[in-house]
Amino acid sequence: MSILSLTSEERIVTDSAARPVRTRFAPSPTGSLHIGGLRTALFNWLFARHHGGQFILRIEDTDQNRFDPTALTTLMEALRWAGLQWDEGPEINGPFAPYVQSERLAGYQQQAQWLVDEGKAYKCFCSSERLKQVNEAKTAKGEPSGYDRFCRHLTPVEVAEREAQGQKYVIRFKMPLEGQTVVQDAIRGETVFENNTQQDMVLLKSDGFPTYHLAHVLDDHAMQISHVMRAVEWFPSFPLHWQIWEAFGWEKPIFAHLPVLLNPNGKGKMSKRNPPKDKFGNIIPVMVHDYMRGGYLPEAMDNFLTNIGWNFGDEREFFSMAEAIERFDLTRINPANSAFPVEKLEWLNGEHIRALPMDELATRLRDVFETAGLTVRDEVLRQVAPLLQIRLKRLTDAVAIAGFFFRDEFTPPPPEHLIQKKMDAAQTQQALERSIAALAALTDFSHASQQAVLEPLTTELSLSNGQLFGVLRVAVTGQQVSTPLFETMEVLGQAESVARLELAQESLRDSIEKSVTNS
RNA sequence: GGCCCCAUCGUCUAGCGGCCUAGGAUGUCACCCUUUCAAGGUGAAGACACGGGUUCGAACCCCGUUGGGGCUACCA
Repeated sequence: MSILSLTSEERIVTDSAARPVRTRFAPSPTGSLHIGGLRTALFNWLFARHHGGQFILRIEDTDQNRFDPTALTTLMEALRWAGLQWDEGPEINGPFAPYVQSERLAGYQQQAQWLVDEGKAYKCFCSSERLKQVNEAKTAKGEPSGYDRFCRHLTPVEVAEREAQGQKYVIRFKMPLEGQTVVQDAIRGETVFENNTQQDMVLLKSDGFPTYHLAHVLDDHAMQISHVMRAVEWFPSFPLHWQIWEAFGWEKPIFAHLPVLLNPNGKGKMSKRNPPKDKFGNIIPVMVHDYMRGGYLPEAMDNFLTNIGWNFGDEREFFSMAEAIERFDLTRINPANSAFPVEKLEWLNGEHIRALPMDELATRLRDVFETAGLTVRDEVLRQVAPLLQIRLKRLTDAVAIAGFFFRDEFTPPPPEHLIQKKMDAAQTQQALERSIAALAALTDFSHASQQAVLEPLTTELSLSNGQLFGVLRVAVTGQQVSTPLFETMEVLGQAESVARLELAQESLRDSIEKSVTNS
């Protein structure tokens, strides 16, 4: 029965009832994890968790030319950061180990040979030079490029001769020459490919390593993968894969090709080669590690990625992964590619920061401050975290807003920053003087008592709250943008606060004298 | 070029033939609150790509056009 003839509800039942749900994420370790890769992994993980199945991590390292020994570690680090724990795979192992393809070579070679023996694949001795020539000739004639299947027609004797001479060969799949391959995709339904537009793709390279095409089919079968959810980039080779499954005669998994993440401007897919830029011209990171370092919460990242191409079901956009697991399914996946909505990530990250329990936020902020080279005192951190919670879009913003709490030496603000809107130097000077007197006299330096003496001062000096408190806040923090005044002084303490105010007074006096001298 | 996929506000999306005068979110703008910055509150502008069908009725189904995207390796 065709998937298309089922209603979506029947399809869900089929999905889950057919066999135990086992999904996999199968990256090739060529560097840090791409943000699109994380999303693919996330969808696979969510689906497996929803159905109480297994999520497998498999490493597709069959390209020796792109081997990067540090990549695997980096990759696992990114997945773990995002909370995507795998049930089977590197470091965990499991019943189908090894989960690294370079350690499964013998199997691929055997199966490739089996296909050759069965007449479903053939050895190809063509050199890369000849392949190139064939391609050039075809393009020159305006034909689609591709291999001309020369070796498909070699006689057994000819093959034997070349092998005897020790000629290198690859194994190519014998794609049917006529007819159609009708593939089923859980998201797109049925697609018909004409076989005469297809290629005899390489299954086993001349170095004895399999290509993706061969390796993934073998492994998905061996590892009993029930659902293959991968990026749409694979869709064009889907008919090939379909035919390989048919050639082996195995039961196929259900396939779901996930839409690709496009640049925020919608032009082309997200790539590190051509890094996208936001409206200010800043580069938008493509690698998960940049987000890890950039002050983003994994909770926010997961939430954000889950919202692209999939929908929670009601109008909520802010949710936890536990909630997403309850609802995740294939039917609500949107087949259309989508631009990467960066501004939404900023917003969601802020929302998740605000949702964090205070001591959890403090813990994460400690990390951020320490990474910035600051020495964090617990007592201060505990008091500063609540001041930051509503002000952060990214954790790393904390350094600019509140880093001064953890710096030993204080850099006073330039005098011109002290003077607030519609004020002059003399008024500012007076405001500082009166405030110092009032604050120094306090025996209790709490938020409330500060307010009790400073608020009446505004009327006396004919200043607005914004003006008076602005002068003091800049004086005490050294910054124009900072945590609020009373809370800040409370953390700093009376002695330090007053000292800083006096410092401001001095610098202001100096600058007034200087300008008098100059004129 | 060839093959394939896709198409609702700038962007992410809801919508599965009548609940649509098209809903939400984000972003933008305005106002309120306010001790800077935020957060919060209120409001505004903003979309069914186009053309044909089918139907009593179409954002929704069909065809075409246009536009966008993916692929086009002994990479995955």
